[in-house]
Amino acid sequence: MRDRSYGQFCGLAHAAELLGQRWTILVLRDLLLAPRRYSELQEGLPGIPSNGLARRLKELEADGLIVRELSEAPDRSVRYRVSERGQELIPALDALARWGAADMREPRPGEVVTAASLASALRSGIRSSTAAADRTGRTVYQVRVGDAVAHAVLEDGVVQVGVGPREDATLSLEGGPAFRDVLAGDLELADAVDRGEITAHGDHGLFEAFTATFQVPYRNANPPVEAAPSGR
Amino acid sequence: MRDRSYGQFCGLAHAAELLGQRWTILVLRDLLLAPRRYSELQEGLPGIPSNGLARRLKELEADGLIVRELSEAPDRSVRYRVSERGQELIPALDALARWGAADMREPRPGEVVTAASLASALRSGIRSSTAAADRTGRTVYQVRVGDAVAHAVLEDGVVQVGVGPREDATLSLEGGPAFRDVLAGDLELADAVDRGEITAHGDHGLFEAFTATFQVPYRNANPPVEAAPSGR
DNA sequence: CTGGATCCTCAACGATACTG
DNA sequence: CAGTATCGTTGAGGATCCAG
Repeated sequence: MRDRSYGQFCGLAHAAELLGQRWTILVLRDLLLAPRRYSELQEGLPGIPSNGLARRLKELEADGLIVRELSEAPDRSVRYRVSERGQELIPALDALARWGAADMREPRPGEVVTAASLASALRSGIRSSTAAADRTGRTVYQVRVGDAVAHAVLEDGVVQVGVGPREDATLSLEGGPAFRDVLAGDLELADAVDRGEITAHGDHGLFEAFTATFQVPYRNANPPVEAAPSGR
Repeated sequence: MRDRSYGQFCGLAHAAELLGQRWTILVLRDLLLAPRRYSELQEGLPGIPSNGLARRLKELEADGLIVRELSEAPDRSVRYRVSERGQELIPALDALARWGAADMREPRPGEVVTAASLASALRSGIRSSTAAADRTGRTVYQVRVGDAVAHAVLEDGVVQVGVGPREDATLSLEGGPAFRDVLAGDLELADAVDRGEITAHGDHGLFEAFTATFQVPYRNANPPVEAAPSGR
């Protein structure tokens, strides 16, 4: 667009100016889960044009949402990581992810699951209150869908979500789209395992704890705030 | 784009597909505050091309986020309103609005404030807990910035935000960009009134209650959720 | 091999004019 | 009032090429 500004002094308009370009939100999603190199981003965002990624990264850096850093002498590789300002996006992106997940059922033809999409789904579904009430020990979940692996570590009521595997997983789950139904609360994890749609290794006694900690309800996931849709 | 899909089975990607087009979020912002006619939307979104608005409305209707309804026989006018699914966006858009507001200071040249941007700012700043603890009476705030007027009604701890004036305002405020500083907590409402930057009519005893109910903190407005930015 | 830059094409956006 | 029609501009998509 000639001028990406909306000409309004409005927080939402400003957010839309910064995040509204194609691929921007997914680049940030991946970077919010781990610092990434250019080629790692390309790998995690199948279909992104090479120059498109370069453009987005430059814009995001200019807007102060990410930082481009050169590694120390040994490899001299380039890494992108989110700035503090970028970190503050997490609650908003999680709210968007919950909303977007509400009308997903089956993957459409050709749709893939990436490590970042999986981890993002987990993080957006965290129920802090439930996690805080959880037992005081340490629990490590690992979730795998195809090649995509993500994990979550619960310790002292705090949940840390990340991409990639964890060798020390307390409960390791592997499955397909049935995960969506489990996260949505439409399917009991134990039932999914019984039906063979999800394979579990480790402490099967954590099935209920997993479901209690991660939930992306199918509808009305978000705390309601009242507006006046019929006002004037 | 050739195909607006991102090819990922991911709630955030799906949300980005639905909301990522230009003007889409602002159209929804306005419709989430009140049903609107085509010409009212044009008026509230200065600069939107006529055909662009028409395109967005058709897409939003096809995606099930808004409903196009013809009024009864008398006038035969067309009104757009958000669907239930669209309503569920409120928490996510409010979170985005808070994030976006965090690095706004002065309006950039040419930027305007509309009734919807004002009301949206108020709604995104609602502190439900504070509002719930408020007195049991009924309070009506009216806020005006230039031609833009919005209001909020507190009753039984529930806040309803809307566009347009309220004749029954308990406290009526009028001012300029100083409102941003008050909402951000950088400026006491009483001080702003003392300096003449904001004019108040009605019950001046509500100054503290207003600030306690509406806050869009400058930084770290959102409840922190932990991610693993350095994980792997 | 990583980290891009360049080029070309086409669909989305934008401005304006016009119509049922 | 509620849009269409037309047309020019620009950014996105995709392939290829280049430098360290």
